[in-house]
Amino acid sequence: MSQISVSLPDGSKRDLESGATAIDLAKSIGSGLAKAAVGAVVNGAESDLTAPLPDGAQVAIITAATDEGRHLLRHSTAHVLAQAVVQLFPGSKFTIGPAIEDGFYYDFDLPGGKTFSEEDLDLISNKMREIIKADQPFVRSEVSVSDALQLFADQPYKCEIIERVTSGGADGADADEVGSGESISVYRNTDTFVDLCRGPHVPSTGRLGHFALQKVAGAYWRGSEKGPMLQRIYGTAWESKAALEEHLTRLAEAEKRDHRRLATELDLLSFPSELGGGLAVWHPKGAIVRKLMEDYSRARHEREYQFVYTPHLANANLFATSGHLDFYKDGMYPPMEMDNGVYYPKPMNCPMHCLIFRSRQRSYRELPLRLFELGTVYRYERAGTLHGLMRIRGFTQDDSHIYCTEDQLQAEIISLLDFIMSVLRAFGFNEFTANLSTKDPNKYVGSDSIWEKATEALRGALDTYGLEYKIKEGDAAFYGPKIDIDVRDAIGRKWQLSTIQCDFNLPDRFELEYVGSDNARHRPIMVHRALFGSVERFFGVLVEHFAGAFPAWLAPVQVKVLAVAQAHEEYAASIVQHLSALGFRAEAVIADDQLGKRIRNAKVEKVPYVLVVGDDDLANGTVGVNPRGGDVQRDVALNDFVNTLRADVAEAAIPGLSQ
RNA sequence: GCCCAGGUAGCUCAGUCGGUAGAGCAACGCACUCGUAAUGCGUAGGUCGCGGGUUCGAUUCCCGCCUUGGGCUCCA
Repeated sequence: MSQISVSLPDGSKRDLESGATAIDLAKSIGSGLAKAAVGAVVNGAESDLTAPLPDGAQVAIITAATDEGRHLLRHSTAHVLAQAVVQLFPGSKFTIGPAIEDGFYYDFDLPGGKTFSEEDLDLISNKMREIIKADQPFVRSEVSVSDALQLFADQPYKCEIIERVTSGGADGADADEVGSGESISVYRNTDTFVDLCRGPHVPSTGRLGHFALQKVAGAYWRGSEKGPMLQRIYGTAWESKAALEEHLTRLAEAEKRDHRRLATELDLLSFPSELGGGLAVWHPKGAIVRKLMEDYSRARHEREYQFVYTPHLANANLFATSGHLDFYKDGMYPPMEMDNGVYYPKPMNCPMHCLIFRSRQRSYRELPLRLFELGTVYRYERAGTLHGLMRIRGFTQDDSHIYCTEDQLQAEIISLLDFIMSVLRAFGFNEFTANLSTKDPNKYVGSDSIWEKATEALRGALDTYGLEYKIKEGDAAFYGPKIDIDVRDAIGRKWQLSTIQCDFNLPDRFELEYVGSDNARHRPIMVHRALFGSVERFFGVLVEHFAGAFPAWLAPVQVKVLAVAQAHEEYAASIVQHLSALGFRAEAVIADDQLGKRIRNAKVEKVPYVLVVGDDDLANGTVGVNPRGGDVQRDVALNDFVNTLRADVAEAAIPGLSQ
């Protein structure tokens, strides 16, 4: 029997019998590896374990507990889901079912317009477990286009995919299904179930099993509102029971941190339906946190920026000039007819800042001119898109528009990045990544050269600053390239917060000019930038990041003072008074609940410091300190506690806001 | 806007196969005066989201609307 030789990622070589597969290779290396294997990378391309290896191939085994491995498990589990649905609901048309981050989905068109209910998920899960137990093989075959069309004759969506792929119109999702080659690859599980797929897949369904179906949702075919509405089932799948459970625990943890839930529990704010969708009222506890955030923001802008204020309404002419009525009308609230014209609530602050810029002649000596405003804007978000504070219809941007010369741009961006990171760090974020969005060649204003120059300035700034970034080709708005900054929160989720956007459009539309040192008029570049983005959304992110336990400098109540018995209440009140006089937010608890209950209540409110005072404290001028997340200390001198508190609060290092 | 699931006391939820409702927590009152995460007893609290229909009778069934949540789409 002839031999083949393959090389492994570590550079070593192995000899195998001709016709050997990746699973044979894995077995020859070790039974543990064979057991963990779910796929292989052969000569750089993902491949089935059961595919014969070519002689001289570079082979890496994909194991289950890796990103690639999980992706493969999830994709295979999606096929099992499709088979289960087709079995349970005969006549179902199945469409696409990719792996996604942390899971997978599959979209179906059910006979007679049937929709899935939550109960159906159990039914489907059980059927999936049967399929997995049956250990059906995933058998790959490649067929001609005409054979494929015949094979899927009763599956119009599959036929549409095949036709698009073969006519060269495939996009990413289609390519996932069948690849983009000449022939069509399919995977067969049983005589009756075969699915279009590029693969690879696990060798058999028995390799799967640690999955959970999560929710039913509607989704448009091909993501188009004009297409039919399909029924989507979301699920997750993992390499082991433990990993699945860990994931589900993580989801539960995220749910516990949900800012809408915590906003109610901690009495921060509410969304009364009488107000209207996407609008919030801030209760005192939420408002104080917001005020502290805004105070901090203002303090940080004190030096380099000039504060401005602009109204909430503007005449339609302004938005005609800015172009918002052309490009952004769907996002704007309906107009109001008034005596001398038509007015709109502003969806953005930039047009008004441009009016300030051009209110008089500007000299190059004034640039960069940085106008700053906590500006409240109103946007008509579609009803289905509203989401707590994360997506609302009225919100406040920590908005600045910077007018500068082309030559100033890069230095400006570098210092902006530094400023942004510094502010975000003060709010407890330490992990940052950026996206650089570049020109969409089909939709842009301004010259190619200015785009190139600005994009290079942004890229250079990111490189100089040393921030990790990805380039999103073609993702910029039509008016200029941008940098978006993502942070990672305490449970590893990414949030897009800050943004820096160049604008070559508004300066033109408003005919902004400055007089240069050459005594000629020049057009400035405009940069939109926001650090929080939206104060409301940033607040929501903070609530989730801290799980409602705000750091001492932001906590609505920093100290609660509890008297052991009524006899100590006067002393408790005097401590509150003392702390308040020093500028801290302290409260005495006047309920006549038992001490343990009052402590519990304070803990549930996530107050950073609970002080308990009794006979000993009254006698000695001390307090018992029960810090959030720390151990109880008795007999602490009041001054010592004040110093601890002061140090804790000062950790945010607020310039200009020191106590 | 589209698909799905909800809307019952301040909050979290149970319930009624059609005969107008219940728990825990919270609130209030009384007693307990307590040294570090839930003392006991009691009181009050609801047009069961809104409007229509079917019915002797609707919170329950049907229709419409509003609203919330999960998705899709959207976010120049």
